[in-house]
Amino acid sequence: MKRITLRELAQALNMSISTVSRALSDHPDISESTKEKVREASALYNYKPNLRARYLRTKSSGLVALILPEYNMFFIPTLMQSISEVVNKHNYSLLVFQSDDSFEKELDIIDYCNQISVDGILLSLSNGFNKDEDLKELSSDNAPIVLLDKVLPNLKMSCVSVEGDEISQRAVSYLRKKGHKHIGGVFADPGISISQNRLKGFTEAIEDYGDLQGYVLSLENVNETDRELTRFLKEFPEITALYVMSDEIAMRVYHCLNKLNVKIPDEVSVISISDGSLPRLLHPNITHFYHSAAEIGKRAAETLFHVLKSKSAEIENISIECQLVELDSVKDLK
Amino acid sequence: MKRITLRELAQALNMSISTVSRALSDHPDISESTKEKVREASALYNYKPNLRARYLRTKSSGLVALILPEYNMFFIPTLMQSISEVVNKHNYSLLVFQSDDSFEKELDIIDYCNQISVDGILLSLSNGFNKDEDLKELSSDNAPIVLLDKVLPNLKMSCVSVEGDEISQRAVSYLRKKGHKHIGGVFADPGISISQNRLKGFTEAIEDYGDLQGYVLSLENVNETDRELTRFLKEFPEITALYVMSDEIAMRVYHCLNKLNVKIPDEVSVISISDGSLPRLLHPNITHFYHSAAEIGKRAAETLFHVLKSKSAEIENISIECQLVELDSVKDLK
DNA sequence: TTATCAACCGCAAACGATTCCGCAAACGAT
DNA sequence: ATCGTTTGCGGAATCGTTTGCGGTTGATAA
Repeated sequence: MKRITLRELAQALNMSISTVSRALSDHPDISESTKEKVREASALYNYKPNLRARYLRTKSSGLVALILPEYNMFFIPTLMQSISEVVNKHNYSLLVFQSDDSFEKELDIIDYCNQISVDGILLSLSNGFNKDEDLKELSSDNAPIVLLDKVLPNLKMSCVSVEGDEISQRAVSYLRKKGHKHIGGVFADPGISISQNRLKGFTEAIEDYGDLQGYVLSLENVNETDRELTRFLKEFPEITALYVMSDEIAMRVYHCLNKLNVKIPDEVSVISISDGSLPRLLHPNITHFYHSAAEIGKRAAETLFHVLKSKSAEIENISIECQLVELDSVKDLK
Repeated sequence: MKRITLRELAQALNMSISTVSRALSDHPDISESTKEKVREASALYNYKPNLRARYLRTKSSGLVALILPEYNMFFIPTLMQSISEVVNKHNYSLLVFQSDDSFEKELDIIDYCNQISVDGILLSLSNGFNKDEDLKELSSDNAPIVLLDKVLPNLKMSCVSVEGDEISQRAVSYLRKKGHKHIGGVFADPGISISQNRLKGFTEAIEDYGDLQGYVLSLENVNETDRELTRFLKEFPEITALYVMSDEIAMRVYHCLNKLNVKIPDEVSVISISDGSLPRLLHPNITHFYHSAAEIGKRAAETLFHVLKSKSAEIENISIECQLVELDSVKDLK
């Protein structure tokens, strides 16, 4: 059926455009009888307002952008799912962009977002990001930005992420309680702040306890996990437990251990950080610290809408807590 | 920096709005010297056209919507990645929506998309979908729709998907060549057309050969793979090979076999259909028919832009071919 | 009767761009 | 000198809404 405009609807009703407009938005100036007529005709002709035109008047585009470094399989789908729900609930639409982990591209995208006048931006920072000034400048006088997942807390923006270095400490503490003394930590690219944090927490925890021995494997490229981990385990055969900082790596660690025919958890225990799906898909199920991607997305989106609705420029810094989920990949040595 | 409008820019330049507009769009009516001045000022004041306003005149919103039943981890990220690239290359932006596999919601979303006047829609059909009429009606006089992945070819729309039942035949043929006589097929919800196709191809292939024995496991809910498959294998211990129709299921099949301590491929061989990442992440690496999610996304998006640019209403029906990738999960019994 | 005041509705100006016309100056040709 | 044509630019309508403001009714009070 052809879309009808407000003007045409008004003509059909023999009323003025403004009356029809007000009737549809339930304005008190309009009598109930008129409203009823308008509503009827509107339904009859299947009138739907042109939202783009409305946005031109009201200065609100109804668009929220999500900018991601990349689309990875473990985290992003759940994240998007939850963000999408919140965004649609508020009658906004979700735009997605990928920065390919390039800072330049990130700035371009943000600029473009402002050009198409999005109302708000959800941003997961690229690895290449460093110059805070640029971003701060961009945010002024433009669409508000909320950082999520990959954040830099010293920026003057709201951000939502999982808890930082404490989680590594909790992992080390847990493994120690289970009797593990020689613990390997497997981390992603040390260029990313999240790797840095978790690595830092790990080494600090090891040192604090005094009776532990820590070993660090930093993977510049996760695709080389197989080779690097094989070398690592050969070099340090005394390792009885691995602390793995992400699903992406955990998947590859399992692959490697299976290939090497190393029994989990009998020969090597594994503990990871995950949003919960992968640990139950691999055998044996991985004991992990559960952090909900859905929760991060939801909170970030809600924070953004809080800003959009209330116009409050108050900066929130939300940290999502992790929760230990004990499954089958850690052996009790005691 | 504050955003400036065309009017303000024109005032600053002491020219008319129309001149400035034309100069920026390189209209032949405008002299080179004027154009130069306008470009300079435009750069100086950082003028960016308001795309919403432009839309109202030109009727092109620069928005393309992608409607998905759900965000699954194996297929969607790659799909989105490729779609996103094509869309951005054309200077459009990508909106995403999820239909939660509900037909009602799907229609609502399509309607909403037309309301916010997207220029085109990429649609992966929900399972619940059946009434072709409704969709056909919707497509008339509105944004063009291209179906992808989950398609219904009899609809009067362009669609892009992986090849249908032939792939099951190729799989059966391959397993037979390797000496397997008792072959189990593991399929998802028979309500989905893609499951139906692959199941149909499978049973037909088995029958055609005559010397094979086929066994079918249809999973209403993939989360019950563990229980169902355990029962299945106990019931038919003669099965030497499993044909698995998706990554989602393959992952769970591996989990189950590992749990049952069944050796792959020595005791049971596995062949699957996949876009290639999972098979290399599980051990032993899964022999599979490679179908590129990226390819599907790319072709679908390109098809859509073909329609958008050329206004040709010609219907294309693109089928992506699969390619056998022999890895380590199928044993040669001969 | 007339002033007052709701209640109800329409006019017209935005929003920020594009684009159809028309108009003046310049120019070459007759 | 006159006429047509090109060149370069401005005026104003337009896209489909929202909304401030003013105007018309009819009822009520003075």
